[in-house]
Amino acid sequence: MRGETVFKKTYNSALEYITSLGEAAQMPSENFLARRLATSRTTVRKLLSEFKNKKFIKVKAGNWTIVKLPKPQDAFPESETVATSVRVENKFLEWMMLSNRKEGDIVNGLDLARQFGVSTGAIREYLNRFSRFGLIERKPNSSWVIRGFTREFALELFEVRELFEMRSALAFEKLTETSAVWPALKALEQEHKALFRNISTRYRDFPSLDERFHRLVNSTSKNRFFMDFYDIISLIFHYHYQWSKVDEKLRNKAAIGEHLNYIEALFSRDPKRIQLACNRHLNSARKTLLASIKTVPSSGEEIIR
Amino acid sequence: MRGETVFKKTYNSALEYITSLGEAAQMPSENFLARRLATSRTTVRKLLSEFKNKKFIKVKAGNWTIVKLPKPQDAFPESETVATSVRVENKFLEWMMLSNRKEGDIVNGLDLARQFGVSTGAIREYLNRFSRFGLIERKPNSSWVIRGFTREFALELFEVRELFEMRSALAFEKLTETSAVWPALKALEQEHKALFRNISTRYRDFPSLDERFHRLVNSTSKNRFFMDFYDIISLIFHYHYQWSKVDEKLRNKAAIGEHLNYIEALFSRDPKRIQLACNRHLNSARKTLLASIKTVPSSGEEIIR
DNA sequence: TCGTTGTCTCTTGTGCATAACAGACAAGTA
DNA sequence: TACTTGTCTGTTATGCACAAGAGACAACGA
Repeated sequence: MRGETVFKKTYNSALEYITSLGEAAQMPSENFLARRLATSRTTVRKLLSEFKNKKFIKVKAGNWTIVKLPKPQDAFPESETVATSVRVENKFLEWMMLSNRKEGDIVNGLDLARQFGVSTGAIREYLNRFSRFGLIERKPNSSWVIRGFTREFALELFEVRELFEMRSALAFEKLTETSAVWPALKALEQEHKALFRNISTRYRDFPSLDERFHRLVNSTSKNRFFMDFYDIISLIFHYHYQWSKVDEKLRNKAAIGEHLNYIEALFSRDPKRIQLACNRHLNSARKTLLASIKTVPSSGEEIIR
Repeated sequence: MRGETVFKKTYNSALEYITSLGEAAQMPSENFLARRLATSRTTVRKLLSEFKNKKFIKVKAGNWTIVKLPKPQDAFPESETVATSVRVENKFLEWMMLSNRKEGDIVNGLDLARQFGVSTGAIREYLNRFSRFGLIERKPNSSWVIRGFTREFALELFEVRELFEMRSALAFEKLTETSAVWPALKALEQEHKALFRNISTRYRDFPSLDERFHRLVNSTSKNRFFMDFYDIISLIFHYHYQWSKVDEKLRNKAAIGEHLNYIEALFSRDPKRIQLACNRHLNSARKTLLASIKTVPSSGEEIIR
């Protein structure tokens, strides 16, 4: 059966919500809650009946009313609210990226299932989805083979990234003045500047800003393949950032500078400038990634977190 | 349990094989057969024991010997030898492309399973794999939604195709004289010329030649993402060719001409010429595809095969 | 008329059982 | 030594059962 993760997550959100309403407040309708909590009414009803059991709500003057506010320990523990698929993703990537898998190694689904504490089905489903990232491949009638996060992979990844991003960046030239992209870009520019000022303490906030910036650039192309491809980049970078802590502050500072230069170029709408700024930034991003591949900790070594 | 498709397919191949050996011939070893039939020894042994049952082979002078040749009806019917996954793929694409699915339609997995005569698991697995083609999308906690084979999809597809193929084509300039690509290209050129001479009867052979040519061009980049992407193109074209029969002969003839021009440009290694020829061909390919989208038969109409 | 809740149906997610398949090992044979 | 086959173990594919979740419909009340 399903792990009830949807229910538990929703339940926790609902606890927060009724706390925010405060004691003696009247409960909103099921439909309202369903919309508010972004779930089905079925789940809402289940959670309401639980609230009745726990005596958080009672009928007063014909209406369901909050009579007791929940305590923090009434919530389900965080770990029970993450979907199996997410758990598998995290564990698999960790296994893949940090245990020094080599090209040609075979993925043993059964073994992974045991290791991760999930069913083989979950593993199979995940591997299928994950195969689109090009890090693993299926042997026709049998198992999965690792293609490895190698230097070649990184180079191929960046070749495509450059093609797509350059195309998108150059498209800024043709955007109308009224496009919603400009204010969004302006806002990101401000964020970059703010981050730059406090770089010494906040440098870890850069990855997420980085992703939002590049996604914005790519989104102007309105091409689903560009966006899909950025999922791969995100994934790689997300895990890359977790192990590559050398010079982190310095690298991020430099990258912010490049971004600001890049943003300025985009505002200028001058193709030459855009091309230059985009190129410069992507080149240094590639260099960073390649450098990290050499220093991926092998399975035996300690991993610095 | 599995559908025994591997066994049945191998069995049929083995029937052919022993027929080719002829009566009274001695059977080769299990290992040899396993290699020959590209399967495991387990499967070979299973099939040998079946041969014994059917009295195709008997021990003569201490060796297994062919004593009776199988008849055509001894083979399993073709339909039982195609893997479930292939059946699903074909049926699903037919359903998707020819029944006029609209953007936003919801895919009902259970219904498809019943329609196709397979388990829901097979459907789920296929949808997962198929999602990488960008024609369907998963709603977070629930079903699959169709994004549709629309004009936009075709345009986005071609934008990427052009980026990739142009990059690959221009890489020909830098290939060494000794690269294995040149003879392969030469051979394809000959095939094109031969097809051109007999275009009136053989025009249906073009699609497969087309695919081999473009895959060769893309392969020079040695970029897995380029190759993966060509899978999408192949799929679309494969099904596209099945319904778009208008002017087929004429279109293919024109395309061969463009290919020959393109090949010549590649041999010349002149970037300008390559760019021109590549562009010209891709433009007309796009035009063809776009034209066909307008004329996709809607679900009610008869489909011409 | 609009929004509410009770009830019901249908679909999807997950784990499990089991058959199909792959391949290792060892003993036997030429 | 090089090859065979018998035997065995381990992994993957597939169908199935069943609970979780989504959402339709209708009766009801303001």
